[in-house]
Amino acid sequence: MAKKHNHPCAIAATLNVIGDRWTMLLIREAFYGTSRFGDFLKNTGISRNLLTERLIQLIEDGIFVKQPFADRGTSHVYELTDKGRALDAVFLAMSKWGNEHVYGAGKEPVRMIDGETGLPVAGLDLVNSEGQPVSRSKIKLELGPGGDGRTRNRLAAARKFPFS
Amino acid sequence: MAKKHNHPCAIAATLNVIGDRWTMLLIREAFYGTSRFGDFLKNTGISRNLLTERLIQLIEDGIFVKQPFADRGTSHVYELTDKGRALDAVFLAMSKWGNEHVYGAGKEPVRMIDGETGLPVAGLDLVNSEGQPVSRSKIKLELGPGGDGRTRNRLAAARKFPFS
DNA sequence: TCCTAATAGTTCATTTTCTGAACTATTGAA
DNA sequence: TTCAATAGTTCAGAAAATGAACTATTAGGA
Repeated sequence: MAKKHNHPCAIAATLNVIGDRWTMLLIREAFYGTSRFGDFLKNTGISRNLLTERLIQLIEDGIFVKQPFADRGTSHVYELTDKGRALDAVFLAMSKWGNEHVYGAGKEPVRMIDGETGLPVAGLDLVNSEGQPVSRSKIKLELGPGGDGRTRNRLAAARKFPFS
Repeated sequence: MAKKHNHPCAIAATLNVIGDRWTMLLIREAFYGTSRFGDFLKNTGISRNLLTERLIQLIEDGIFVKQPFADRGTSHVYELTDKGRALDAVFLAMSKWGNEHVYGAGKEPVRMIDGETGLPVAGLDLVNSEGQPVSRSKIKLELGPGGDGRTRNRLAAARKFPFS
């Protein structure tokens, strides 16, 4: 991928891993069960050499592991690690936004259903460390232990309640 | 931005809006309260001409609106629309993942706090349309009204319970 | 009125990345 | 030992990003 961001910021850090046109599509495929080079190629439309490059990078980043697969020819499987599977929240948030704000209600190509009740998945809600619901408008951003002077200045300049 | 994806898929549709190295950084800035061209420039490191291009695209995509601002010189403010603010779930999911899986516990540059209780924001949980919690391992993906034959085939090939 | 500073762009040469196609390597099976 | 499948590599051309210099518009002050 391109040159990396170097901000003390979790968004920038995440973009350094998934912040290009293809990576979240590869992650989507992995969540759908795709594991073979040729299937990633066919199901996303990425070019071969870029797929090679991205898979190498994603293995280095700890998102995929590559394992031999006894089938025919030179086969391997690419599987998500725990770190990769932890991107499910990003996947779900993007799915929900795309369905609601690009396709719109009644035009979703794929719907997420609660298998337990058959009801649609409707919300992605925040909870605090004791499991209590958190209102988005009450979130505060605070300097963390890994922050530096730049971070402090950015937060000082930021609004107190940035979220809808 | 680059050529657009053309899959009947909410992830692909979302990537067509935010799927490059810079856009989520601009959204982050907007959530932090940044609204001026020069501040986006300074706080992200994007180049001037690319910022111009991206802002035009994001206005076209309905993420920002541009408004005149009486200050000094030729000033404007760029503000998030409701559609743009709805990206907060993507922002929060990426923040959480970056903090947990790139920086790691105890090294987060910025922490999200529940302003109500002072406790850290810990989870991003799914609820169904009746507000009941949904387990990720119970999510099913179903063909939606906007899906086509390709979508149906993809879902048929996909695992039944793709999420962690 | 003219000058200056601030802001927001535009232009363009260079560098980097992506695309698409052809080619190579490795293995399993017939 | 040949063939087909899979997974890669190579490379030329196209597209996009970078970085720096330049332009345009406006507000305020001399």
